[in-house]
Amino acid sequence: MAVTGNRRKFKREGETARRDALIDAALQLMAEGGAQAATVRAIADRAGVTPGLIRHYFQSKEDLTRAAYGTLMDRMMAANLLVLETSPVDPAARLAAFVAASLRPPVVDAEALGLWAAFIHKLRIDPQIRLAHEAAYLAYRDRLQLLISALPRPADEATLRAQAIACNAVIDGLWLEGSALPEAFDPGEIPRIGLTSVGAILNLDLLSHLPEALT
Amino acid sequence: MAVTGNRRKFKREGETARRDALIDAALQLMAEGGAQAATVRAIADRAGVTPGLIRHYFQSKEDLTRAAYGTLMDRMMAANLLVLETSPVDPAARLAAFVAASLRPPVVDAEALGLWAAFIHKLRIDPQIRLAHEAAYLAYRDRLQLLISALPRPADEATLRAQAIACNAVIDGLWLEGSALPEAFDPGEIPRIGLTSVGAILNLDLLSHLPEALT
DNA sequence: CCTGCAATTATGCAAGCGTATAATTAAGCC
DNA sequence: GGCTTAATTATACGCTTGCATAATTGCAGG
Repeated sequence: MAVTGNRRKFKREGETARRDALIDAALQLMAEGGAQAATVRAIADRAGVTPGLIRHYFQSKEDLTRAAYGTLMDRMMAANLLVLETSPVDPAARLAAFVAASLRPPVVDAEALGLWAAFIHKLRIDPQIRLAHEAAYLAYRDRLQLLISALPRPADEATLRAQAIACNAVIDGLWLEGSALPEAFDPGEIPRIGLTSVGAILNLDLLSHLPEALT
Repeated sequence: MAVTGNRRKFKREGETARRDALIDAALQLMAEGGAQAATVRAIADRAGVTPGLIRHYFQSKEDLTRAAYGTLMDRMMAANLLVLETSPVDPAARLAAFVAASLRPPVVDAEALGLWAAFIHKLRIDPQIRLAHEAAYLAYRDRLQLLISALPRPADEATLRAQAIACNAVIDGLWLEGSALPEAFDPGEIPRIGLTSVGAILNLDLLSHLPEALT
């Protein structure tokens, strides 16, 4: 009889559960410490399994990374849709709610920024990741453009495109700065400036359409 | 007599020359492949020396990284100053030139974005790097605010601050998107939208103040 | 209950990492 | 022109990395 008991106990989970857990762990680690922090051992540890299991569910670490990026994009898109579902019908108020939601936690968040940065240079290298990123960016911008075009006023296609790009840029820039240097801004300042700026670009008042007060 | 000749020939350079070469190499590699690509061996290789020399000029790799970040910030600030030196005296034209310069290569550039992303998560960890980043960001924004306050019109301090943050955000956002997805925009579109948006936020026409045409 | 199989763990390996230290050599000085 | 010394190279060590493979074990179907 061989000496036993040293081997660690485990429970068998479904494939999807394990894949999700591993992807979650990878995203968390990348958010906290960049791509270099997401080693196979660290990922397995956080997911509560041993490193070997990663290769059982993913062909390689790169494969897991790609899957993680896809999941991340899906979640962000779903979050955006959710905001629109629970927002008012008045076009200006809808737009205001959408912008404000993009400029508050959990969207504006140091770890979210870290996660985004961790993937940046993979965009240039991995065509698969690049395509996913491009699609997600354009989807967000198109949604913004749709909200803008719903405003009660005339607008040609070219102007609409330029305005959507501009509004998207303000939001992205504020997201970036608010996430990187939270203490450099007063509370509520980021969404307030965001609404003011988008309003200025579109030539309308958005602040008054927001249900909540922004001190 | 020992067997000789295998040892590689070298020239003695001054300390500053070698330090600069090593910092340059580190920045290049980080820009291309992220922080993980900037290994001591890769850095030494690109700088044309052997890895041991790094530890002769820097206490550790982290020390080199910090020095590299400092150099990067210095260069960016110098570049901004240079733009202002060679720009017109009319306040609106000066602002337009400043904005346009920030939205064109070599500022808008995939590698510049990669470099920036590579440092992002170090901001959260290394207080020294964080301070340098904060200082550089505020310096840029203050310069922008100074340009805005020079415009011929009344403005209180609070409005000025909000407008500077907003304009900075548009610029950052466009820089980000233009660098990450260059082919998603028409040539000249990024600076043009930047000038239009900053103009909208400040309620003035900047496009007409630009010497060059933006198709 | 037990048997078979897939899920999971354990172990090991080659390569690459940052760092320490010793051996060499270019170049200024008298 | 040899001497000195700092700049540079060479080598080695311990650790971590991703990956491969073998050994176990939880669990469902008869």
